[in-house]
Amino acid sequence: MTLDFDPIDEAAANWRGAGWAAIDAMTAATSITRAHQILSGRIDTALAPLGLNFSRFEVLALLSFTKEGELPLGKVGDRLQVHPASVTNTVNRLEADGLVARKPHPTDRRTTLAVLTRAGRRRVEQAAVALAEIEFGVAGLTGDGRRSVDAAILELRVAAGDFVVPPSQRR
Amino acid sequence: MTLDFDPIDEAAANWRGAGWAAIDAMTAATSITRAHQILSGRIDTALAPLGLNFSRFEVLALLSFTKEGELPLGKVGDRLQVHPASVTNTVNRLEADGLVARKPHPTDRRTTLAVLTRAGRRRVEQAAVALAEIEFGVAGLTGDGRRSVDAAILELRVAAGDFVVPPSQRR
DNA sequence: TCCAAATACTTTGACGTCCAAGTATTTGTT
DNA sequence: AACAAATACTTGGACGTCAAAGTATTTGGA
Repeated sequence: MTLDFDPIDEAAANWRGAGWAAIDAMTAATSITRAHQILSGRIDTALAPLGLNFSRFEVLALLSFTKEGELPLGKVGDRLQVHPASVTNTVNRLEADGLVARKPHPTDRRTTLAVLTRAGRRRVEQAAVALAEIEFGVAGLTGDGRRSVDAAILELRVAAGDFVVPPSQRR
Repeated sequence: MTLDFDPIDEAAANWRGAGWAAIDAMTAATSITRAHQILSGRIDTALAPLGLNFSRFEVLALLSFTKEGELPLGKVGDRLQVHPASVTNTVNRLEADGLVARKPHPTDRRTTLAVLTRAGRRRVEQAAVALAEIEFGVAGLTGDGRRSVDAAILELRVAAGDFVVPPSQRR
């Protein structure tokens, strides 16, 4: 099922033939989509033996970086840029596996904290090793390729309003 | 909810602090993941009024490029690199909307052809215009950025075995 | 002080993806 | 010719994502 031509090149040629516009944008979008597909497949495969997927791992990692190993669910969503419902779902599973616990916020009763458990901390360390081993699925991208992807996508993220670059830090 | 710092930079700093490895790979993977999230959101929003999403659009576009406007479902999956079950699902929906029809293969009774209907052809043209208008969600990426993303991801796709570059065409 | 609006999370529902298993048909080998 | 293996698609199940609606609590202004 491996093709003997580049399907994206092929698509571009077809689009050109059909007289459709924005071909360079199309190829960029398709490339990114396919890259994501490749990465998430590799990453999920690497994490499966640990009972994790990338979302779950990201939550554990985020918690592990905090002083107390805990964070309100809302903050988790903001940082990871995922929908609140997804956070609820992810935390439910982590909780079911005993990697995280829910705890009421000490002063705001609307808020729930996700707390990393002992097992969660152990698991996230293992996962970090497993992911480093497969280079987060980007094996095949050279150092230059990684840097140029980062730089290009930074433009995209800023344009999408992911974050505001403080005037003092513009580069 | 817009952050005033780059969450990916922040993550990299945290990883460094934790002594975790493969940080450049992590940032590349995270960038690509986030880029995909931005694109697919924008693209699906643009296509929603037409009753399409990106997968459905891709199937229609692929069919529209063939001479007869038809292709076996298996070929569709190969070209778009998606699971056979996803093709079945996508074609089901397109069929329910009258944009595609299923037709038996003339000689191989295992095979089913997806055929573009008149309405499907019209719809895919509209969708192509709608997508060109939003530049496939990559507005924010400069021409250079698009080219460098394409080039970098090409390495990744080749390394992943998406296709084999025939010896005659290596560059 | 009171109450509408904002905030935080959960629930439900519509889709999308993949895997694994099941059915039908064709191929390739004895 | 016979039949195991391969191929093509569909089905069912596990998960993931998001949007919209619902519940609880806090905030901020009149």
